[in-house]
Amino acid sequence: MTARVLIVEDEPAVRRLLAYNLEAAGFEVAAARDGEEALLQIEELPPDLLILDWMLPGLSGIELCRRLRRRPATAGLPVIMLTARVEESDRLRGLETGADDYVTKPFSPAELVARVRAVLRRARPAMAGELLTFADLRLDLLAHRVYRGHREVALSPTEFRLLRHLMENPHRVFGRGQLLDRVWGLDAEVELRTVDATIRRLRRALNAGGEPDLVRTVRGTGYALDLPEPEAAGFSAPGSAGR
Amino acid sequence: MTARVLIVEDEPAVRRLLAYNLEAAGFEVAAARDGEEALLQIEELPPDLLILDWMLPGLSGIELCRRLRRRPATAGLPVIMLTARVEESDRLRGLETGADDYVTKPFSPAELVARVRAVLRRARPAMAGELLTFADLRLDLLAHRVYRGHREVALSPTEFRLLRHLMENPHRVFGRGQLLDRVWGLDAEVELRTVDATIRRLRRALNAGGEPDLVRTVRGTGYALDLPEPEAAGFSAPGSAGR
DNA sequence: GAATTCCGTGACAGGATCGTGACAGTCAGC
DNA sequence: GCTGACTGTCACGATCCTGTCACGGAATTC
Repeated sequence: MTARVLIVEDEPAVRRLLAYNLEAAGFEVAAARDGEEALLQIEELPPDLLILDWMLPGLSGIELCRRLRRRPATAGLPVIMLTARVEESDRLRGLETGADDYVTKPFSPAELVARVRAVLRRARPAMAGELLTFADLRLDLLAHRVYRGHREVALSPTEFRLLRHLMENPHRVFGRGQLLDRVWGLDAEVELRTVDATIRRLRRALNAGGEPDLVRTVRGTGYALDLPEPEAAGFSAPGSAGR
Repeated sequence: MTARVLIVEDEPAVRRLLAYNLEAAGFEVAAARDGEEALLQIEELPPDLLILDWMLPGLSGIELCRRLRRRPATAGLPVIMLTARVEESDRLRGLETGADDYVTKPFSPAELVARVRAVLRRARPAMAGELLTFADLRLDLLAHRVYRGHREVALSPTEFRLLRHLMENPHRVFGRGQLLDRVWGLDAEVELRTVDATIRRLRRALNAGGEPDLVRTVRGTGYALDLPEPEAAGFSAPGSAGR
């Protein structure tokens, strides 16, 4: 289960930036333009975390936060405040109103995501779950779920362990024997080519939507999780191009 | 397996703050006041991660980072930069010099610890990354990839093993028999001239972009990986002739 | 300069390797 | 006990790899 983040921000540019980065990090994102809209969305489907702009038209961020804290249903909802100033006085006031953390604009996407994770980990340990990512692949260890882009991918236990191992060591090539040891276990008595079959099933599941294949076959050696080569034609000398 | 973190920071207050939080998070912490002291400590007992202040008396943080990157022993050492400014230009310059991440003061302890964990997790597998280089050739053993300059070169298994052997012993000439033993294996029953064919295929793949040939043929003896002789010298260059 | 040895080049056929689909045994849940 | 999912194995075919050969040019020796 991925965590739902609700962004409350009136500037479209900032809203898109936030949404883009949070989605890339594996969160489910919703957005609202002002406090009123936010309240409606929270009532309908409460998010797991709120990112709240300090200055909002109508109901201000700080006021919205205070209201949420008063209602039992939303009192525990984690809130990250977003402000343009670095002034310490604001910082303190923000934390007093019950924000869990504070990000100042301009912010780096990485920092923001790190803070979101940190806050979620504190508030909902189960939700922040260790998240492995590679390209548009996301693997949530705690929730035991895998996503390719926005599509959830259903994997069998063996496929899941195999993908997990590959995602924990991206780019690295593993021989069939190594994979048997590490994914199947040292005492597994299985044919080497069983790995091929499982790789195939994993590929089929991951690429079911027509996405590019992220599993690279290294002939004579093994498999690796890797970015596919962009098919470029016509530049280098022909003849060696194939392969 | 506790990771060792070396803090390089001249302000005692910040140093203590960092040390306190990292120790609380379970890391082994050492500290240095300036670049010189840091270099000494790194030489004595290399840490697993470096937290580096941007501004330092004497050797600046950015300069220290650059120096570390140049030495093979410390080239893979993860570095987190610490700066007072949020300016994007600094940020980019920091990442360009080879910092793995970037934290701006003032920072939250939780964020810092989260970043340290993240960088360590990312860097661990890469630290073992065996990388052979010769001239503009790079061979990544773990990823099982070969690059000539920026172009990736696709090699068959035998070509790959042959190139690997030559890159592990550059400048050295191997006879066909030696190569058969070491690349094909002691029990290979193959014609000597098979080596020629594979050398040829290797050359074609490596020079497909029109680059100079790095495989030197020593008539009557064998092959070696070597820099090509600069063309057209009036006198005979004696040095490399013998051997 | 001629004979000889050595190496580069292209082609080719057999073989190794991998993808693919199918199948049966096992196990858990109903 | 039945059903369905999961998994290990196998056979087949396509592709890629690789060892070998013949030829000709280049270097070396006499």
